[in-house]
Amino acid sequence: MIAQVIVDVPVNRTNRPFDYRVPDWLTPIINVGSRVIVPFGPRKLQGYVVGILTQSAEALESTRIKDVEQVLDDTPPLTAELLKMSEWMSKQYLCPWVTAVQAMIPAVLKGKSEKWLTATDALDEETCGNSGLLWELNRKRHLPLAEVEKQFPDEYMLVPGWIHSGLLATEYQVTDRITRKQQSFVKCLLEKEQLAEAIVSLPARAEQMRRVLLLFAEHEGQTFSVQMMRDEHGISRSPLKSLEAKGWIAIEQVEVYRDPYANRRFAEKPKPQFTPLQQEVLAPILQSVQSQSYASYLLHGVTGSGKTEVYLEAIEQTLEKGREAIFLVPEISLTPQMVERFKGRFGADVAVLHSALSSGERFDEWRKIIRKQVKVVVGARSAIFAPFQNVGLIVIDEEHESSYKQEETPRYHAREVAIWRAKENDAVLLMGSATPALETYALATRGRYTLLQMPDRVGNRPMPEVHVVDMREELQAQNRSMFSRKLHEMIEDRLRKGEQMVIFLNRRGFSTFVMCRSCGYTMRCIHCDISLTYHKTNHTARCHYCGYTIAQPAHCPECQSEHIRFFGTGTQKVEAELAKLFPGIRVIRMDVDTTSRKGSHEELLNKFRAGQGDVLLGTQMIAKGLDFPRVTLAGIIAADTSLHLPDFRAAEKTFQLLTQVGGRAGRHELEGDVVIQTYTPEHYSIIHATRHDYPAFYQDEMLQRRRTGYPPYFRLVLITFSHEDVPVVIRGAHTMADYLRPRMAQTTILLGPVASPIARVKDRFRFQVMLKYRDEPHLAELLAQATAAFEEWNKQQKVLMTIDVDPYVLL
DNA sequence: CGCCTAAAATAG
DNA sequence: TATTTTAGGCGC
Repeated sequence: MIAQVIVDVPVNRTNRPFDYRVPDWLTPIINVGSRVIVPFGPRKLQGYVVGILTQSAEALESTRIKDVEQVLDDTPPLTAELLKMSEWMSKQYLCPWVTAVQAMIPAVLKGKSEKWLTATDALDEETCGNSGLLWELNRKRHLPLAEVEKQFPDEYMLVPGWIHSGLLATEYQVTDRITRKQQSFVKCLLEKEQLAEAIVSLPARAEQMRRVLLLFAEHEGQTFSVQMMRDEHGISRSPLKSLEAKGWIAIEQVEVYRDPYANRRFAEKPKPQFTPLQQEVLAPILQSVQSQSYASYLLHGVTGSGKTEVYLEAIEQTLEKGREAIFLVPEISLTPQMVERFKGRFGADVAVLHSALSSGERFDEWRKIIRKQVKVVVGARSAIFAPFQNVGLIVIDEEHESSYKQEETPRYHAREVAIWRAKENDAVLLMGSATPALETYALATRGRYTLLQMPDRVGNRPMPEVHVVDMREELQAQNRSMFSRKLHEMIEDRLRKGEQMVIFLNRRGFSTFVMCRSCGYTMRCIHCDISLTYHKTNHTARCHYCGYTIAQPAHCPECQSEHIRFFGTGTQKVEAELAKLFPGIRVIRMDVDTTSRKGSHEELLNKFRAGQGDVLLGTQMIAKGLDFPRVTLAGIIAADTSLHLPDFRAAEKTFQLLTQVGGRAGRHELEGDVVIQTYTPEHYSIIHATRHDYPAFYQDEMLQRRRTGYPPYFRLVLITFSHEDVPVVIRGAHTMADYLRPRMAQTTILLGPVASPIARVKDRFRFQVMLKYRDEPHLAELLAQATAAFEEWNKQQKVLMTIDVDPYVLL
């Protein structure tokens, strides 16, 4: 038997299966998808079985073939589907196959190959001499080399000599970080009558022992954890020991899952009556769930329209069909409230995966899935890889969120993977958003996804009234404060009424752009239609995409004002200003400084919910998913900061943020107001956000995208090169560009090579090439060939190249 | 000629 | 990626 194994060496040269002989004793447990240890060159490495050959094995065995050394798990961590998906990802995203595999399984399963020192038979007490290291090795027989270097730095240099003289040898060991939590459980060994007799026979003063036995008498056949006996019944360890000694009970170690929600009870929430709108959108979704064939939906519903209830119903019906469901949420909105909602509805059938879990907890949640002990997974991006065998539904909430794009290799987008997975399983894909990504909405209007609309809020609550304040007028009226008169007035009003507020600082724009404070003019690139970024060092304004640069003007080109300069502001500054203007105001500030500690995020929100603050002040993180009944005002200090980012999605992101923030106010009985402060009130993203008009925004933004040649009209590939020498990295970028140019379609545009916006990172200079294409059916193959050609050239250099398909961050 | 460092080759 | 092999540079 021959196993084809991909090994944990994530480079292109080794990105293919290697053949290994499977020794007879491993043939019963090895499988496609198994995690194995194999010798590779002089080392031992972890690898994954991607194929097994039983016939024509002899031919292959003639070559120099090595044996599989070990199979690491009883059941393979990779299902056939995941393996197939990883192969697709490696082609689609041009990453090593093994990298795609490792993205799918918990980090603790990634084994590390280590070099160890072992004592040979020649080493005994006599040969140890006065060496501390040799004595230690004589006792333990082997030690990790890294440990030796740390503990015996003086003797480390002597090691090669001892190896040469045959006292010591080196070997490799692959170790993973799997740990399993054990808990002690108590079981009664007595029959009913025996138990009664035993209770009577106990001496009067054996009070605790009696209580234990009575507990077993009361709950016949049940087992109790030692911890629970102690916490709830006040029974200490020693009476249990005594009972065990009598042979009446047994204390056993049982493996348990690490569950951060173990001690929480989740209230079962009754299913609500669906609104007519909800029923309307549910009908086709549920029909697809029933038919068990591929279907994809975009649920476009305003904030507060009750999308979550639609998701929950679709999931419930999927489970009733005997299939499994994956529910993806952006990391930020995977709050305890959300978890509560799912646990309340689906109880123990839910596994939760998010970044706040420890690696052990994450592993345990994952094991619940692969052991088929749960039917629903709620999680962030990587939950799309849940090892289910019969996925019937994939829901992507807040579909437009950029956190679905992974920014390291493999640079996948969870939405793309979800589409693949839904097709593969004849499953239903349901994406929901109040502000869909342009790419998604465009495909929905062209029929690739079925578009479902929920334009009204539940209970016909009105959308909040949006007030746009032109900050240029404030300046003219001698108001130099960061709060407009309107916002100032409304804050005072809410303070008087004892209602709560959310004040939002659009900190994305902290990277500085150049703007005229008098007329709102911002400097933009003449080629790319994006804002220029201010460069302090040489006082220039510069385009991040194409490299266009001009000197920072002293006067505004539009209105000649001198008030043209770079722009930015911080949460602490806002907090100080609030305290100054409204003495006694209670501000809960949420930013990197106040939320870095684990659990502090939640703590602050609870504080706000409990009414211990008048204002919740923060950046994006407060704009999503939060639902506070007493919030009646949402204020945005400077809407422009995200509008003028050097990013073709700047307008889209601004529209999304304004809509999300607006959605925070007036979700319940109290009606809400939204105040948007801006220097460019005439910008379409602000006008349409004010009117809650997504379709109008979509129309305007699509015109821009068509004009500038960005998605959805063109798709992008960003190729980034880095090297410590500028001339070398430039040559590398040109080598790649020169290979690609003659082989691309006529309609494909290759931009660059130009210096990357962040031109130097960790003392390496960065250049980039951007491909804009409309129709390149074989692009992945072309890029793979180009990569091979590049690597041929790169043999003498050490230029690093990364390829980002459909990039989000263009830095 | 031997020793050291750096680049190149290789991994089943 | 980590390791071994090979090549070449340099002092004596």
